[in-house]
Amino acid sequence: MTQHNFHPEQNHLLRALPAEVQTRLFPHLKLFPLPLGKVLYESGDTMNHVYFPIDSIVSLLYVMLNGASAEISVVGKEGLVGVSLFMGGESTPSRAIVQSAGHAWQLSGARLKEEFNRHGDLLFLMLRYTQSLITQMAQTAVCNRHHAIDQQLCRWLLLSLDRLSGNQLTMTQELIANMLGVRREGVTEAASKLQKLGVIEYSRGKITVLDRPTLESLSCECYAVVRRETDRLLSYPVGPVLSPTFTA
Amino acid sequence: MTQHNFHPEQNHLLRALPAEVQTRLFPHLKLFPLPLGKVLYESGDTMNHVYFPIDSIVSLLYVMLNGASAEISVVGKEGLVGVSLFMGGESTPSRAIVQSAGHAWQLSGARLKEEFNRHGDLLFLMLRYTQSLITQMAQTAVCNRHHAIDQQLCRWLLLSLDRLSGNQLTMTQELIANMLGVRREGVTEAASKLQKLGVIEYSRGKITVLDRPTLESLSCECYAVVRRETDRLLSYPVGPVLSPTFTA
DNA sequence: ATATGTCTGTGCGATAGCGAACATAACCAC
DNA sequence: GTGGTTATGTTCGCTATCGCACAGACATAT
Repeated sequence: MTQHNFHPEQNHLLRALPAEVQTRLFPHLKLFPLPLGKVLYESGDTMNHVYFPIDSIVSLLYVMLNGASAEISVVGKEGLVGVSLFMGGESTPSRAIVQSAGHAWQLSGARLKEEFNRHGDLLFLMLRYTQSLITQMAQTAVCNRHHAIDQQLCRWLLLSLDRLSGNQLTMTQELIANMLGVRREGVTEAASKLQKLGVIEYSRGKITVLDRPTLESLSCECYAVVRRETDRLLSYPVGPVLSPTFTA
Repeated sequence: MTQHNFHPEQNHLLRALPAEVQTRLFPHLKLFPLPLGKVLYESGDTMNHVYFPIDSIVSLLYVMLNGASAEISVVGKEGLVGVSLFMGGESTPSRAIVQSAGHAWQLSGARLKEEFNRHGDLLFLMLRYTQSLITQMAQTAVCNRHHAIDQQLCRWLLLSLDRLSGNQLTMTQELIANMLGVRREGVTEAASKLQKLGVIEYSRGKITVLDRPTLESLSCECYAVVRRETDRLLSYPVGPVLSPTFTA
């Protein structure tokens, strides 16, 4: 539990960077604790830092005027929070809120941009990651339109599990409902079905996945699409994304 | 109706580029007719070109395994089709389909990337535009979850109108239903309400907006959010997006 | 051990949207 | 014109989800 257990490379993006970039960047990273419910940025806030989660999950959550909410995408150890910093907008109309407590590496926007101006691997890697985020958002839109709560819960559990290690989540049904943008009772019903099937087990904010294969089979196709696309986009460690055409 | 009426600067992104970049890029643009229903790329296709619409609208449409569909975002004269080409993924799990016939300027991926490798204004402009697309997708996800068909139809009409000129759309209710991911009958009902209110007028695939202010007031907040954010992100003509921090 | 708050389960009636089947109405080709 | 096709309108029963209200179960502090 001491900070000595943490290392930048526990975040997949940081790990994927070539040694040269790591050497420049890592000294500027600050370990940052993320307690449950902490808001990393609010809708419209000008961002000053990006965060690379390690053992935490951060939700990008959209909150409507009437208070209703829906999750746009999830970020864990595979990604970073704050893409609009380098996309150029500096802010975005959603909230980044810690959904599963843990830690992240914090990097100042200025450092990030400095490295960006070298126009190298970091830029390309970030863009690719952003595309995987885009896929997640698109899929969320479709899923919200067409799939039943039961299926969406499965998708959500799987996405969250992938972003942590282990098979346990600390998460009340109320919170899940906020993320999915549905009633708490809807989640209760769906979860209790899964428990009866022996797929999950839960009690007072702790959810354990017992049978992941079945969970996958009960999920809508959305999980698989996001998973496959994320793997595709982020598997090649780094490599200048734009170059293939030029080597021809 | 001759091609002589078209000019690259009718597309807002192309217009926003500094003269120097325009000079390099414009000679490589090819005018490309976009008939209704034309598919610019299919889910998973490797893209070879990007398209800058002028007087057409292209929908990014997600089609599920069972054939149901939902629109992820809309692209018109303010944007371009094919962001995954420069985001690094080269493909994306959605279809780009022409929703309103017209024309676009076509540019080869290789040319685009060549200009990208100069790491200048084009890159930053494209990233900003991509962020506005992200906003649109996120908002679509929320809207799909929380808003009634009536409101969504208003949002959709407004978004589409903004991407064309004039107050008329050529679009059957069946097609709109595909975009919104709802039943055709649902659109019929919503549209007939609007017609009774004198907000729109339609007949066999032609829709005319008579009272835009009322249409805006009947729409959910989603239209305004997307509109505002798009304006914000793309109003600054070009300017190196990342630089402010460095000039300090 | 008791009290208090949090989490989960359940049971209503209400409703928006679905799926299917069918009716009308406009346009087009010949 | 006539007949065929495409677009729109209407109805009806069905289901998932909602909104609300409340009950039990568990956890923790005092």
